[in-house]
Amino acid sequence: MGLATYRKSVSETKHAAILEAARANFLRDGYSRAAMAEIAREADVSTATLYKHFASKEMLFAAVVQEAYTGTEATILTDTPGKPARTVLHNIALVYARLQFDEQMNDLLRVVIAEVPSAPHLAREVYENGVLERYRQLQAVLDSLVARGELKPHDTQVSALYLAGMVKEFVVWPSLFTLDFKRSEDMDSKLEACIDAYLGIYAARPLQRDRIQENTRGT
Amino acid sequence: MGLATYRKSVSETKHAAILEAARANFLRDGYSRAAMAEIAREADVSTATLYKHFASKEMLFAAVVQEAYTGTEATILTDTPGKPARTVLHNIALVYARLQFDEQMNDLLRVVIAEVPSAPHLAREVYENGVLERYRQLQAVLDSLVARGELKPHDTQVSALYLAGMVKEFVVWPSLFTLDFKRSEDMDSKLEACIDAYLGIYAARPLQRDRIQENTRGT
Amino acid sequence: MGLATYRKSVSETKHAAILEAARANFLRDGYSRAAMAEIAREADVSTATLYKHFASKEMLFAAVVQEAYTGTEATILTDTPGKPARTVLHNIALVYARLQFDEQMNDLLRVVIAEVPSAPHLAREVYENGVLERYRQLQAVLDSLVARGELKPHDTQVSALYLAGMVKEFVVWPSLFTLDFKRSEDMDSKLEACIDAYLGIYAARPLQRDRIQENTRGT
Amino acid sequence: MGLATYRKSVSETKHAAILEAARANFLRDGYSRAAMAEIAREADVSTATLYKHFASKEMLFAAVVQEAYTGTEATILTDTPGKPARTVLHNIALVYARLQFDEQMNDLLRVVIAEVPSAPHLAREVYENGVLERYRQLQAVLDSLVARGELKPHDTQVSALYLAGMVKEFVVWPSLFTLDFKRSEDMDSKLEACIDAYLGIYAARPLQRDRIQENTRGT
DNA sequence: CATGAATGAGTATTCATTCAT
DNA sequence: AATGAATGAATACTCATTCAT
Repeated sequence: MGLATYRKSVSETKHAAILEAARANFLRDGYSRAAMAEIAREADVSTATLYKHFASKEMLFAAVVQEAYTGTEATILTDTPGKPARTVLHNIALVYARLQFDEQMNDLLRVVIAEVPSAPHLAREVYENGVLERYRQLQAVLDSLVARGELKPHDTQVSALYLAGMVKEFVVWPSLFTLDFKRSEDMDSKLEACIDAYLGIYAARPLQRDRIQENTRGT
Repeated sequence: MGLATYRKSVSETKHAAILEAARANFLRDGYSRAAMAEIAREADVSTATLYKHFASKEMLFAAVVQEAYTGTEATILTDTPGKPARTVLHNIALVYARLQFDEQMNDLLRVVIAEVPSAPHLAREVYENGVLERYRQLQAVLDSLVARGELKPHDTQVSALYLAGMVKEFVVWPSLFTLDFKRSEDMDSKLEACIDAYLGIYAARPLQRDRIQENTRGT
Repeated sequence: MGLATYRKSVSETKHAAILEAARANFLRDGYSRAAMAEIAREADVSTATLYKHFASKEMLFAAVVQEAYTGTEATILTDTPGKPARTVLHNIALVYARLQFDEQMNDLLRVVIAEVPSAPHLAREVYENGVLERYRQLQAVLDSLVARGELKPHDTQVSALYLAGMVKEFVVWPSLFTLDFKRSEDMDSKLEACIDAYLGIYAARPLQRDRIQENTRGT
Repeated sequence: MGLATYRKSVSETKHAAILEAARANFLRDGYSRAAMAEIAREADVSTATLYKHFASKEMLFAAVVQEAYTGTEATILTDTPGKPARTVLHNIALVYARLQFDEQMNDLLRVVIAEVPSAPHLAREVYENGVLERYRQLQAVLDSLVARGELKPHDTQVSALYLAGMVKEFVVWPSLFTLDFKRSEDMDSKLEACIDAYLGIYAARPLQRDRIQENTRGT
């Protein structure tokens, strides 16, 4: 038994190493240009071993994508009872930005989008379980804020999209077009401005005028 | 002379046929999977002729992208003096939607994004001359609306991004993840709702309450 | 008639231009890497015109080679009655060196040698009409020198080869291995030493001892 | 271990097979006309395997050339103490002739010379490590003969070139222009005549007159 | 007669995947 | 179970030569 468990742990270690190397390669070079031999080399296994763990390049890519969205399905964007809407939404935006930048979700998105013609099912899955899931979580937060009287009652499903759209404009969109696009210095203030704009429509109580003013002439 | 013009017209015909075939192939299969031989076959020319017209696959792709954005640089999104902000912005959204869907700009964007790792310069160019240009045009419209007293004075550079972000959420984003994503039936009403939300913040005169209500329970 | 002669002269001009461009290309790049299109471009004619003048690449190459050896078949290496053997042979060596270096015969030789596998007949022709012809001329000079009593009676056919072999060692051999091998500063003294060595065997009167000594510790 | 050694031996076998096929192809067709696919086919491996062993056509060619000159760098031309100069030099000439003809060095030289425009470094290497090395070995033999009193003291560096030049005239030069030039029947007597001519200048004791006479009327 | 656009056969090189040990 | 050598199909690109005008 000891031998069996040892083998199993070795196998799991290799499995993880392959996934990690694959992720790095796919994100860096894109699907087509990433090479199985190189992934095997970086994972320090033979190509045959790689194929023992993942039956094809396509399945390896799917596994990389799955892994990125696994554990992420768990609720990430949550309300913080007692805090004002502005604070809650700001925190959520920061969590989202961290996810996209630091966890390289933007790069992953790019590669998934790139493979839509050849792997439409995968893209659909990412969209359903990644993108839409995030919308649902945001909507739940907004519903909670409405319930707490922080926001006016309204169609939160739509307004979640509005907020998401505005935030993505700064957090996701430029990343898709620029390799290694970094979180800029004034990202925070931009996100705050987004949220203030959003609250301009949906806040139960009007924001102080000066808040809006102060964000009026940014870049 | 007759000979020269004849040749020129034949050459231009082939040039166009190649570009068209290339565009179709790149959009359908993505850059890597598109094959020069297949493009030549579809354009009904030999590979050698193809290479006489475009020196490399990369340059052919660049030409396809350029063509898509040439003539498009010309101002497309414009103010319509005398019309209310709501009408103007709605029209603009429709023009934008037509561009993205009917002119297959969404598919083009997807392929360009896919090639960011291998052709960052091209993506940058598209971003600068395509995406940002559209922003500038929108901002000009907003400035005009402000000047006409339709919108409150505000930072139109930022608010253009907000509006663009909200609209993209319906027009661009799902398209990136879905091959042949079609303009849905209720696209128009969704766009109207976006604009109303935008006007909820920046309109000089508050919208009638019922307008906002009527868009409150769409999907 | 005036038109006919005009046309003829134009045609001859183009013929010459093609030959010149071809020569430059073949010598610079070798046969395989030289491109017909490039040759046509450099000769300022169309490829079709080029093919009107020379039916194939191979025949163009043959023409280039022929031209190089035409007019050269005419006696170049000659005796100068009244001059001592040493002077005559030295002059001959200089003529030969000029031919090989300045007329780029070395480069031509290299290309011809390169094409022995694909154009053995051409190489044979060059060997017969170029190399051997030079031997015959040299032998004639040696015979003349024997007749004048400058050299001992001996088998000049063989001794011509000896002298040629020694001279080539400095004039031809390094050129074959080095692109743009230039005539070195001390080429003259080396050639003189060769001739003195030759005369050491075949001179009717022994050379002064000091002559041989002075060349004893060169490079 | 068994596996590793097995693989190694298989790999080395293929490596050798590829080298042999490559050598045959390059010598037969020249560098440009030789085709990697054909080499692979003759070596009974796939093109991919060929590329696993040699990263490019250029490197494969370099390897073929290297192999021809490896082991050859070891001293081949040596003095034989106690033997007269004539015998020693004659033996050396025979060794050299065998090398050039039977080991196909002449064909190799031709291909290397052909590639001077495109691979000057390789030609230079062959010249330095092949041609010049042979000169150095010959000079060492001559020095030894001088030391033994067989030859007059003189500049052996120069006289080595003279001897080499004379011998090449029979052994190398015609080979460059003729595919499959065979060692002729009377090669031996021609080489002997060369050496006698050489000894006519540098021998410590004059050769018997009749020796020179007997070689006077060859072709 | 001159043109230059068009061709098709050919070449080096790559890579996902398999298999003998 | 793990290896890494081997594969074969695919692909971008080139070039001598021809042909309609």
